Amino acid sequence: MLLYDHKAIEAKWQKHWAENKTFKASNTSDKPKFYALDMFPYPSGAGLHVGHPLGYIASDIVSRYKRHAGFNVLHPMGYDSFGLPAEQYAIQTGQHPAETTKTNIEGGTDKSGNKIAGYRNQMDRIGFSFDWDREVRTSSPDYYKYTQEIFIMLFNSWYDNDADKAQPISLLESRFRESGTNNINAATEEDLRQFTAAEWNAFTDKEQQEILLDYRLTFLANTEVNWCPGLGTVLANDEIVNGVSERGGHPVVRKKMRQWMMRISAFAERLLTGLDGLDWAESIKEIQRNWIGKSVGAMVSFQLGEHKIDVFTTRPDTIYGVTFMTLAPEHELVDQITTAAQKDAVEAYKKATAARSERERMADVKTISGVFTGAYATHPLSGEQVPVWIGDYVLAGYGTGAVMAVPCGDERDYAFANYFAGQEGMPAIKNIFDGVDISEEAYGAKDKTPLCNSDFLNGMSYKQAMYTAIQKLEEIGSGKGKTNYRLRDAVFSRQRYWGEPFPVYYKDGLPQMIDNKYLPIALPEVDEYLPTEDGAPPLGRATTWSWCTQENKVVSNDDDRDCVYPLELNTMPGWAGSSWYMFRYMDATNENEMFSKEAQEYWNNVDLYIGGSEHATGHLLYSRFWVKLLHDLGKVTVEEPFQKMINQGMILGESAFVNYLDIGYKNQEGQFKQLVCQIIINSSYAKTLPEEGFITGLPQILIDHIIETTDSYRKFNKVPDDIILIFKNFRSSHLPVEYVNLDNTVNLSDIPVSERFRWTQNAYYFNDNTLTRSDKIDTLREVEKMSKSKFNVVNPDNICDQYGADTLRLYEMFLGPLEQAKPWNTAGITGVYGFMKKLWKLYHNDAGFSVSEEKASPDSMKTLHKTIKKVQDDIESFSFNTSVSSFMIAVNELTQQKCSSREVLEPLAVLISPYAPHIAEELWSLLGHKESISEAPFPVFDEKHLVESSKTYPISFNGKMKFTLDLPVDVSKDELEKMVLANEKVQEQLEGKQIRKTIIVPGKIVNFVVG
RNA sequence: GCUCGAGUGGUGGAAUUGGUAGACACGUUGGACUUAAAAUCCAAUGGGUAGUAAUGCCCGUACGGGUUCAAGUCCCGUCUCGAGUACCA
Repeated sequence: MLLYDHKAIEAKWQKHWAENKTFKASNTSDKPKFYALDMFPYPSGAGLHVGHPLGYIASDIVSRYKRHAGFNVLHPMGYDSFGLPAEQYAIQTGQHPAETTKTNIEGGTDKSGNKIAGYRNQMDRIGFSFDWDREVRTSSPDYYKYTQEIFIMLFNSWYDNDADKAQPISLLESRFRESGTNNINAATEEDLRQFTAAEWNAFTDKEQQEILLDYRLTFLANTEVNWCPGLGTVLANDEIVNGVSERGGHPVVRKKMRQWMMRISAFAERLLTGLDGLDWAESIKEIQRNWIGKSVGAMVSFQLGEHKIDVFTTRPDTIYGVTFMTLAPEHELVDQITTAAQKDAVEAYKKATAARSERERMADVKTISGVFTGAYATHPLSGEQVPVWIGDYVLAGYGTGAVMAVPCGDERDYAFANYFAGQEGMPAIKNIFDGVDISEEAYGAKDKTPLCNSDFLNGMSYKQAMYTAIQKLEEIGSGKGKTNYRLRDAVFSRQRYWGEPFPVYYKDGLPQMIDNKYLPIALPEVDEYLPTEDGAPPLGRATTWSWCTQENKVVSNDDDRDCVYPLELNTMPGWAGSSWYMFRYMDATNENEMFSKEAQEYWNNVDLYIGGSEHATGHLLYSRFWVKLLHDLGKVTVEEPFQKMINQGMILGESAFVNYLDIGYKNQEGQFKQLVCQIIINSSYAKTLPEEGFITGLPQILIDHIIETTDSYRKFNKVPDDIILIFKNFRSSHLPVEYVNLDNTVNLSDIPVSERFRWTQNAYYFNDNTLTRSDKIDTLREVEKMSKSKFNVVNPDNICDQYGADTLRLYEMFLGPLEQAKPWNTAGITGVYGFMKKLWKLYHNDAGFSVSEEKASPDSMKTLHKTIKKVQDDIESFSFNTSVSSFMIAVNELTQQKCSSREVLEPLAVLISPYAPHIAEELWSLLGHKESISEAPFPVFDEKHLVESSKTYPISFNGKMKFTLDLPVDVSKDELEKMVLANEKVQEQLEGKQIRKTIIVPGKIVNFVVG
């Protein structure tokens, strides 16, 4: 093979690797282990684009490098295959999500006849060294069986704050039997019922179960959700606009629903401190820290008649500055404390607040609103009467939903006090900061200002006062030190079909776990993937969805035996399966348990995790939570799943926006018949147009107005009925970039007819004959996230066809630093392809493969060894982009040196093998090796080849480099100085000037300070 | 608003602890080969300026200051962009 034939080489070695299971990892080895993991993908029908493999290529380079370096490497891949898109597709087409998921992974044809390449096929073409024998799919019953098992483990655990770990619920039961709630310090809601051992033992079984439910790490709770009766489902906050559903405009109500919850809050402190030991980007750690939101302060009780209002404050030292109190409008005491005189005002305010969604309330931060309840609480220390207000700046969901307002120390309290100044129930602001004029400096960092007007706290500093105030409050039983976390317990129920079913049935309304040995509880068949008419989740449609406790299997709902109970209708959320998959890979085919103890102890945890930073508060937090649970229960030996993590940046696509289109149609013969309208797609461009448009008399339609349906389009009524256009959104107008010229125009004649209207994929047009009259379309270019809906994706398959996988791999790395977002520009790929050809040529002469057995020149050895050093350092610091540069430099230099020596070319093949494995394997085999290159030892760097007798010194004057001089390395500083001063050029520069100082840094620089 | 990150040629980006700014590519220009194109190879390429030229000088890492013999790199201030977060008491 004379010329570099990437297609033949890559096909050959991909086949070889698959047939020989070259990358199969063993769970026993004398070698040290290395576990490199990628965040597994959701297999969408759109397939991979060039942005997806970026992280996989990086982890593959590290994996292959580690194999060369003598490690036993685990590098697995799988699919996070439960999820919404498959379900929505199922709702539209009736096709089972399991089928579409399988097609999306393995390839095939979808229901509309589109060819799906399949994630697996696409990945195989890039030459990853995955051990496919360990593949996992979260939607496979063999896998979710164990996700269900972990759910049961959570149900059967409680959090013991004293031991600071999760414990079996049986331990709690025995402690209840022995001493009731005495000495139980569990992570639960506040103010749970207390009881003695005698009382516990007298409770009925049902009562005991209900109590235990409050302690379990997964529990049922009534939480407020956004319920949309029109759609029969719960909506997330971002699916609601102006109080109605985004889709369809149905009203949304806030409703309390019984949902499964995860007590992640119990692990808040460990999730926070655990971050310190992780080798993650500081920004991700910071996001998690903010999310967990630890604040240290105190709980303080204010007495109000027979009621008690608890508040959380981070500044108990400012307690004498309390001027009023504010409760969230939803606070449970509001109705009970409001005076008759204020009742109407309070009711009206509550109503007004309830009508606003959480989102609106958050968006509207500036408007101050609130109402006085008429009630006064008693200050626990001063005994003064403190007016109680309600206001929506206080959130029901944080702390206790009530605050003690200290206007002189808090911006919001100050604004509130100022706004209602002079009204009934709003006294003058109390100032407790010595020497601070409230009217001039309302709030700010007063940590260091000594306190005044504060009784026993007077004169004290911040820290001292904090401590003293808490002590005093504890003494009189009106408060205690308390740490609060922003981290909320996670809702774990989804009213969806395509997710893990819960291994739960209900007996007398109480949840019962199904024994592990009967798992998996497989997803039932349903006639439609929609909620039922009465609002139950899709599983409510299943007719065989009851549990028989005698046969221990799922039976028909018609079975009316006493031993048959209804099964849970919700499914688990997307993050369930991804929270523990890293352990399943260790022992992926184990049919008896989720993974063996030996496998986990061997692989421990992930040494290198690569994925996007968008999972900072989701997946990465939840999986840390589950791993801590598994650790507490003795299931795994580690506390953290991912020791080191690198977040790859997004690859951005270049979109071309069309400014306008002339729409007409053709007759049967395909000839242009009539121009019917002009669609202005770019609204800012539209502004530059003359009012009458390009062609007088033609209707113009701004595409910004065309949304969703034909009907709404027709309302614009400027298009004849036989042309139907549906533009889902603005993005539909994007042109494929490769057809757009640099001058931002598209020459329609350049585009093959079949491709010509690819960019109107969401537009359906009459008789297949929508056309543009213009020969050129004006376009605008922008760089943005690569996505199918934006029509700016670049498919890696096409790159592999044209340039090969090795070129794709190198080019993706060459684009820039891994962690940085960068635009994809296909133009630059020719440089890397050219390099591949040069590399190939280095091992060939005109006759074919040619490598000499002669010794290499010192220059070539120097080139080789500086490359070894550079590549090794780069891989270890994840600077893959500069490695590619150094390969280019090496090949350029070796070509120049006409090096054909095996002594250099053999190690060079190994060096490049992690990056471009196919060509490396081919060269390796041409070099006469029978074994795969994958475990060939990495070349050892030897300094001696780099040692030189002279160094080119930059000679500078007053810090400015003027010229360079070659000077010997092994001479003293003084000698060096003499040699430099003896030089003519130096003397020339120094003429008429005086040397004030000479700086010589051996090996670096010579600098003269002259004047 | 707060937190974090980033601003370097026409473009993507190099510059390990302060020590020759612009490596390596893309693009552009000129040239060789060719009937021509593609491919390949060679040369030039931060801006300005003087000179026929060799060569020289000046300015240059968002902006304004500072530390230093020496600053893309360190410090202070400003601006712009990006990400996260948002009444968290």
